[in-house]
Amino acid sequence: MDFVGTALAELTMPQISPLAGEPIEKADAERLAGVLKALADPARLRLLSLIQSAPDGEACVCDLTAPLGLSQPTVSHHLRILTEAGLLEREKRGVWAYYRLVPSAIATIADLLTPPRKRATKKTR
Amino acid sequence: MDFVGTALAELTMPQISPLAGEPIEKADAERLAGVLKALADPARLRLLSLIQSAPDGEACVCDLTAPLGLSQPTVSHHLRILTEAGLLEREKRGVWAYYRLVPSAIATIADLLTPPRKRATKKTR
DNA sequence: TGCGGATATGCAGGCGAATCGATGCTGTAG
DNA sequence: CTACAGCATCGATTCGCCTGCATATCCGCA
Repeated sequence: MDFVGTALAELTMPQISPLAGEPIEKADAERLAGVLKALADPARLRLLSLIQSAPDGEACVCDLTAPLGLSQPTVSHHLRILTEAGLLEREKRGVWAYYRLVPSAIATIADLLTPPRKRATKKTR
Repeated sequence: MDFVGTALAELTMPQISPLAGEPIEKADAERLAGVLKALADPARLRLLSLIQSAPDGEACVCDLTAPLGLSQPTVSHHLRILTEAGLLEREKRGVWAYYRLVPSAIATIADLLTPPRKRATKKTR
């Protein structure tokens, strides 16, 4: 993986050109595909959903293994991928590791997919 | 794959619950992941982009192999996956097969990802 | 009817990913 | 200091997917 720790930056500060407009660059396609690939998994979608709907918008690994029916290492693995993609952020408090959604990360992805509106939050290069 | 020909219906008439709100169902997660998986590939993202930005919003296979640098069978394969996911529609005119974007398929996916607004297009069960 | 071009399909090699058990690491409690 | 609980990492296995080559199929044309 060369996404480790960088996918977030490329996401929240997207040099990635949206699907709209002119033909997408090969490099941009690979970056966007990389983030989408993190989303394109049932277990990870459910993880995001579970965390987002948790009491304080956060959850630790021990709360997530049971609902998913997956082993703890596997859940930890998925959380790692989501974090590296810039979708989750991790905070360790004591023995527990709490994960929460990165505020508008998913919304940013959605914006990259939809052509219609103009994204005013960036200078379009 | 049991998505063949059905993913479109489940997409444009989404019984799929969005990522927002309460924890997503396992079946819904798998359906959404299935569609996202079709998107999560550099070659397919570029295909969508190329077709979308083509003169009449449509393109045939022969126009797409060169820009991608992939073989004709491979391009045909990707177009098949996108079509089965409900993102593209195929129309055969003579010897050529023209592909075009399904009107609001991608926008529907984007809506499923973003929590904010309420989608009025469905009765929320 | 026979030929040639445009696509689709079958088959197979190779790489990446999902999963789990075992293990290591790090705080917390006693 | 020791024991234990919560997580991350490692190694191995299985599975799915991307790609190309070869081939089949379909259609228009002579």
